[in-house]
Formats: sequence, C-alpha cells, structure tokens
Amino acid sequence: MLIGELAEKTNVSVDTIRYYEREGLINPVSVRDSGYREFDESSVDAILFVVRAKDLGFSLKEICTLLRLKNDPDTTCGEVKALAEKKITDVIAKIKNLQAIQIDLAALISKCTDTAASVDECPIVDSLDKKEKEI
Amino acid sequence: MLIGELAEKTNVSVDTIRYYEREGLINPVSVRDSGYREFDESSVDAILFVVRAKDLGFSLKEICTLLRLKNDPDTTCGEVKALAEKKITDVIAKIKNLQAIQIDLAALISKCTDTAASVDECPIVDSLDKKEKEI
DNA sequence: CTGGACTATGGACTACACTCCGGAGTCAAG
DNA sequence: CTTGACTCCGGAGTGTAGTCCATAGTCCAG
Repeated sequence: MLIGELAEKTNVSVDTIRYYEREGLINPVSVRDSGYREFDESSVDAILFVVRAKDLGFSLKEICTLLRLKNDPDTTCGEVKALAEKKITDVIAKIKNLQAIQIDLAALISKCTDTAASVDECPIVDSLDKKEKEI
Repeated sequence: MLIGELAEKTNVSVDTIRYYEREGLINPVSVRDSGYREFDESSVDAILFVVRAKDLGFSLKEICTLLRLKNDPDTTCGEVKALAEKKITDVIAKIKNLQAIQIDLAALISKCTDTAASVDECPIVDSLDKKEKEI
C-alpha cells in the first residue's frame, strides 16, 4: 500500500508518517524508482507500536531506543523493563508535582470568598504578591 | 539597581528577565539614556510574582492575563478566581491522564517476571506490538 | 493521452520558554 | 584614561512533535 492508505489505516497523517521515517522510527518495506514508498500490514503494526508507546508517555527518542532493543536479539527483557520502570518513575514524579500544584491552587481558590470584591483585596493575587518564602 | 543585581536577587537570569520584559510581564522602573534598565524592590516582587505563578502551572501568557487583571481597577476577584479554577481543572485532567499511564505501565511491568528472557518473549514489547484495540 | 488524485522533497513555521552569541556601548575604580 | 566588568540589542539556536507549503513528479481511469 502507499503512504496515504497507511495513514488512513493508522489514523496518523501522511506528514507524520514521513516525519517518523526521518526520525528512524519506521521504514517503508520498499521504495519505487519514483520515490513512492510502499508499505504492508507490518507497517501498520509498526506505526501502532509507536502510537501506543507514545500513549504510555514515551518520547519519540525513547521509542527509538525501545525499537533498537526490540530488534536486537541480544536484548533481554530486563532492559525493556528498566526503561518502563524509569518511565513510571518519571510519571509518578510528574503526578506528585501536579498534585502539589493542585493543593496550592485549591488553597488559593478557597480563600477567595467574595468574588465581587476588587482585585486589590483578592486573596489569590495577594498570595502571589506576598507569599513568604518557604524554607 | 541594574539588571544583574535583579537577576541575582531573584535567581532569574539576566536573559530571562529581558525575555520577560519583551513578553510584557515586567517593566524597568526607568531607563537611562544609555539604555541601561533600572529596577527597584518592586521589580524584585514583580519577578517573584511571575515565578510563583509559573510554579502554580500558569503559562507566561496566562500570567500576562493575570497581570492585566491585577492592574485593572475594574477587575473583580471573581475573574481571578475563574482563572485559577480553569487552571486547577487543567491540572486535574493532567493528573488523571498521567495516572492512567501509570496504571498501564505498572501492568506491563508486573507482567515481566523473567528479566533474563529474550526480548522476543518480553511481555512489555509484546503488549505494545499486539495490544487489542480498546473500544 | 489527459485530468485529477496522489506522492516526493526540502524547507519554513508553530508553540513554549528560554539560552546563547557577537559586536558595540557604558560605567566606575584605580 | 584605561581596564575590566557590566549592559545593550538583535538575532539565532534549543528541544519536542509535528504541520504546512510550493513545486515537481507519478499513477491510473476513462
């Protein structure tokens, strides 16, 4: 199949597929003399691999590494697991950060009881202005 | 004080301060004929306002809005609160997303029991390869 | 053999928040 | 009055993940 059909089957745009190819994430099965790329069902799987890994929070660079491991017969499952573990650590850290932000925002919001008040007396602005430095 | 001193006091680089000025987030108190910007303690507070808002997850653009509200006498506290509420909604959505990712990653990781196994039998790679599409 | 749909390429552009650079001008101390 | 630290400006570069474009070539049905 040509790139347009692959794009349709995977729900990934033609431009993005070409971008993934440039980044070394996928390869056409063959290329005609005209330059037209040809793909098959394995290409669909390859694209979906990338999409799923992306959904799990892996960057394209990390997916590259994942693919290199996947295609190297000497790779052990442990190496892949290590990547997944590193990623989950990152994810947990991000969640923690966001939760701290959530708590701070909630505290600010709850302080604001009189929404009609002038901004001069707004406890939210006030907090951003004068918040004592934490240790 | 000059920009270098302000940078030191706020722990924000000279380049970043100039960038914030270009973006309309802060303004020097005055500018000499030579072009040298002059700042005072209020500038320190202004920078710290930006830094704190950033820490709460606001983008520079949003901080711009926040500052416009802050400086407009007609602004009510409710308008500021609305921004904070929108932001906390965003934050909660991000947390939810990341938590879903965390769960998926944890499931994959727990499936991998034999770290010495070849990547061909790696349940993690396997899942990325063949995961049936969810509805 | 022609028209319309598709594809190729290279490069520019987006958003975000900086960061770095070169060349020139300024300032204050010694 | 020189030296060294500081500052100015404009512009380019960084990383991420694409997206869009013009121009040119290709493919196939009618």
